[in-house]
Amino acid sequence: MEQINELAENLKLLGDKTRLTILALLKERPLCVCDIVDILETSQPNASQHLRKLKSAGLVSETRKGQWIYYSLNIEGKIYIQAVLDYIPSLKQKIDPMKNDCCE
Amino acid sequence: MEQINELAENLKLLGDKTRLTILALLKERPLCVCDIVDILETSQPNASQHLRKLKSAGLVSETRKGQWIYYSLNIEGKIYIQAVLDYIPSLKQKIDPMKNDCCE
DNA sequence: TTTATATATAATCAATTGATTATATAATTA
DNA sequence: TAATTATATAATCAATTGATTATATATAAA
Repeated sequence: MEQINELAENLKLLGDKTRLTILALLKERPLCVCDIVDILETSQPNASQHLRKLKSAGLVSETRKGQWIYYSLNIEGKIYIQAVLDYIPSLKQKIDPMKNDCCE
Repeated sequence: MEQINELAENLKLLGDKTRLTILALLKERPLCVCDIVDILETSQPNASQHLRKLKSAGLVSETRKGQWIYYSLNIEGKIYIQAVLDYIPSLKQKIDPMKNDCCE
């Protein structure tokens, strides 16, 4: 039943509005923390803490680019997460307007 | 974003070991509460409360048969839940040994 | 109609969680 | 090097949650 425990842990992570939205955003493209903060209209520590949980579970990975840290989706082999994200309407329109507003 | 909220609520329900196991069991066949209690080796109120949450979310439905109440899976149209349950190895061997042990 | 069985509900409580506030670190720019 | 920007971490706190204990309801059997 170890399989179920691990699955439940991952699903618990998805079962939060903020984190689920972050994953849906990252489905479109990698984003830095300040992008996410702006889009979600939340505080920077709040975004960071949710990202940390997602990272601990291995669902996202990060790359630093100068002073920005970009997070991207890392869900290979987790078909059910893909199925969940496919269920969410694209948030592309939330991202595009910000292009170059924030970083770089 | 109402879509995401509802999805997160459902995923939060799946993000619990006990409830996820109940769903995986019901994937095999409908079960009464006493079946679930025996298989999970938990208390009757605990099973009942989890079943109530699943029922409130519309993920399971119930039918009374005499003094037993059978719960069954009700996830039509929720592809992501099917994907999650497909990810779990079958629990059939947990169910079969109990056949006719408990009810009726 | 009393007793037993199956299930639900309510109350309680400890543990977990999400958000906020404050502070620290790291990279960049002036 | 000082100031600024991006991000992380730590501490705090209210709210939520899962489990337990106790009790209620409903069906069936004696």
